[in-house]
Amino acid sequence: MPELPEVETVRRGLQPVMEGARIARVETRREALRFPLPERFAERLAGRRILSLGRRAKYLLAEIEGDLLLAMHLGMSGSFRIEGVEGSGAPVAGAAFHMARGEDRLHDHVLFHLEAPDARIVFNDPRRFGYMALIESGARDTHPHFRALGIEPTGNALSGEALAPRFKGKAAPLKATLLDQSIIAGLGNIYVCEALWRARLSPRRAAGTLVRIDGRPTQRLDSLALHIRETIADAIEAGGSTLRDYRQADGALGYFQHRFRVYDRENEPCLREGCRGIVQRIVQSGRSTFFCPVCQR
DNA sequence: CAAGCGACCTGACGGC
DNA sequence: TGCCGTCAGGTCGCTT
Repeated sequence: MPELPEVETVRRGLQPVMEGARIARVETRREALRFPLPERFAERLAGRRILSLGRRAKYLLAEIEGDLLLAMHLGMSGSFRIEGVEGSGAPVAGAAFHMARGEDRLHDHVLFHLEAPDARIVFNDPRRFGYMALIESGARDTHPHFRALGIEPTGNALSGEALAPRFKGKAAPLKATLLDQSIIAGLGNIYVCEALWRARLSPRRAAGTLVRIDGRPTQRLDSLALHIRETIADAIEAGGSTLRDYRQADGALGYFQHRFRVYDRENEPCLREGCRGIVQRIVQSGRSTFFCPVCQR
């Protein structure tokens, strides 16, 4: 689930505790999540310091002392919680993403026992679509999970200019194209719907129609790139406010519903000023797409 | 090669 | 109340 903004929100929650801490030991309660845990996973991490906690697309990347990179993916239902840092063992809101329901110890799969600060970082994932990998620092860009990742939507690298060669001649619909992590890395089902709504583009439109014959981006492609960046930036900002909500309100919200303009709004009126359309739900490549057939063309 | 689809896994929810 | 079908934020790998 977690798309890029949620992963970034989790990163910001974990960073103050993890960065600079030493991993005293690692407790694994299963041998595999989506994939088997790396060989000698716990042993390779034990005793080492966490130098930084970063992110690439939907991956959390912990830089580990000794030229190791710990890559963590949340899949559909993964979350982290921090235990012990405030003394009582209570979860700390900042790191929780999906665990509004609290004490689901059943699906705690990996526990990082830290010292300085004395805390535990617990990875919980009911569906086990998440995974972890250990990568030699130098090998990041050749690793199968990272080699093919596309443009980050958080910075100014994402532009019509950059997208044009990837969109040119493409018959696939925009929905599928934006979900393709090798083109733009980090978008998921929700924010693709949201970005296309903002850009007033139909999810069914072929991606290639946004590129001119000479290979230059059309104005609509430039606009799409900007709307994607804004959508992601706004969602990251909303992540912050959701965390505050969570802290106060037992995590009842758990996601950013209050921000959605089209996602999950089937049969409700389009929220665009002056548009009288009704949001439709269709299925594209097996997943729900929400859009307004009146203003998205 | 691109595109589509089933598979992986659990839990929540709605209908009967 | 309980059973059954459907759906969910992702992505891998097989088939067309």
